[in-house]
Amino acid sequence: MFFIFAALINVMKEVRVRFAPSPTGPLHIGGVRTALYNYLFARKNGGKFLLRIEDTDQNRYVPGAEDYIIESLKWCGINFDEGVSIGGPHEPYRQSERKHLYFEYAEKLINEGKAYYAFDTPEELEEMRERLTQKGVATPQYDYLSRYEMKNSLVLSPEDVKSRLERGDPYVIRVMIPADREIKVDDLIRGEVVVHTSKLDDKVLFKSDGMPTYHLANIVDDHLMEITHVIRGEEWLPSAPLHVLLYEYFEWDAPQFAHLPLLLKPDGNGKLSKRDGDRLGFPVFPLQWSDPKSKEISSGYRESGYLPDAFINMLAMLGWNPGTEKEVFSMQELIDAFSIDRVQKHGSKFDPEKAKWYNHQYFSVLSDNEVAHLLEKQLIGKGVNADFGKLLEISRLIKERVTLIPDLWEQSYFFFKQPLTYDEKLKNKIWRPETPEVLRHICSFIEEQTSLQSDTFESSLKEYIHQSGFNMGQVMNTLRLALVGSAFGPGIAGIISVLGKEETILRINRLKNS
RNA sequence: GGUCCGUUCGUCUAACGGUUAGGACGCCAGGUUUUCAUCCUGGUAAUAGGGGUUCGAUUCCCCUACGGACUACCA
Repeated sequence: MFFIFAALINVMKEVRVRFAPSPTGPLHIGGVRTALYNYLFARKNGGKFLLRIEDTDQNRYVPGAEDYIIESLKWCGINFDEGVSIGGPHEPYRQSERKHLYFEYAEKLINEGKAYYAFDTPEELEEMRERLTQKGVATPQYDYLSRYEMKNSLVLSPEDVKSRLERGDPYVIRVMIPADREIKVDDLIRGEVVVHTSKLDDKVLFKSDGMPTYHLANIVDDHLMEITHVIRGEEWLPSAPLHVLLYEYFEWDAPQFAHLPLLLKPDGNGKLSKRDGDRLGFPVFPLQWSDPKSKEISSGYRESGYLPDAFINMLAMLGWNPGTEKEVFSMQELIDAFSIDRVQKHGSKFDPEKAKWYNHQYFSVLSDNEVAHLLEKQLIGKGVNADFGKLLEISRLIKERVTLIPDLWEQSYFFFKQPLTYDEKLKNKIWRPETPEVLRHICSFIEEQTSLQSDTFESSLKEYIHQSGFNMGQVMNTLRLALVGSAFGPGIAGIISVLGKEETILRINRLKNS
């Protein structure tokens, strides 16, 4: 009976998840994936997704990083319901602005004997580690063994502690980890993870600069913001037992945990880093980032010409799969299909080729109209004006030949510019003494046409070449040389149809006279 | 070093004890496109190793190996 009731409450409770990056630089695609899985989970369960900025480390703050994160999520179509920049019922969503509320929680723990003041200097901490290492201690750390040899409120007299605090001596607040207990972390992806407290250390909860550490801030905020599921990277798994213990210390219900596997570098081992992108030539960030200090520029998926939906689809499939053979998913389809228990346990090597494949897939299903708009934007960047109707025709001809947005220009520039040079290899291969004569005939044939509609025109052109006894390959390739300048591009009839009579004949004559 | 997590084709993965171990990317070959790309067809290729449990293990357990994360007054 109790269990049924408890389960019911659980079902009725609104799902609330958060993405909580720290603004220390651009968001890496692993971070985007974490945000995506949180988003999908929230939407799938009819819950809320919030964005919280964890900026408790003032030293690592990078200007522009927060805006970058917000813009990235926006580009990806990962919309949040509450958070920085849009507000919500639990404002503020930036931890630096919540600074005032953390101390009382740390103090409460001290009053209950679950935490303590520590006055050790960095040098003293270093000495302690040194000393323990000398003694052959396997894990030299501030813990249930070493804390009684340090300068903290557990060993100092109450008077001493009081006067140090009144004097304004720098101090931190450390959690007191029990000596001999097992902490169980129930993870949605990994099952039960058990850690003995003797392996944990008395982590700092509150820093001497008056800011909480991640460990304190994330527990307090997740509780206050009523977070039900903490979905985060695997790098947090080792500190999850501490977090579970803190929930227990505060007598709060702990959220469900799910620790996501990492994104690994395409070659070799280890987690994907910015360096891998530079080295292997693919973006590691959603948007281009220019470092405010070093001025160094890192490429982004958006600027490289990826479509956001394709990028998201690719990322979603790295470490999760629906259990079917379907691979192309819209965001809504991802939401419908998503479930946390189909998330992989192990890390995934990132595959830049697959990213391109996804983008190509998305291009081929885009409407002519959508492609034409993308092409139009490219042309504006090149200073080329063109009639939209013409762009539609061109889009239809080239969209299946395009992988990235810049390919639109690569595949279509010859529609807007006469070829200035001719591919020598192709020219040598097809040019014959009679070629100019043949071209003259082709020109007059084109001249006579009443319509250049590509479907009908193509067959009549071929018919004409065939009946005239010309070599089909030679004529077609020569036309290609005249119109495009080299051996690539869509079918000749389609090109002529877009170019029109006048321009086609102009280009043919230009080749003839070259 | 310690703690924790992990391990199916080169890569992403399916197979919740019984399959000729399936799909996708890549690669290779053929076809279509009288160009190039696309596209189509086919091919290549995997259960890390060793022990158990079981009539039967990719699947459950143990050990080994290998890989990864963490090990700050960073998140």
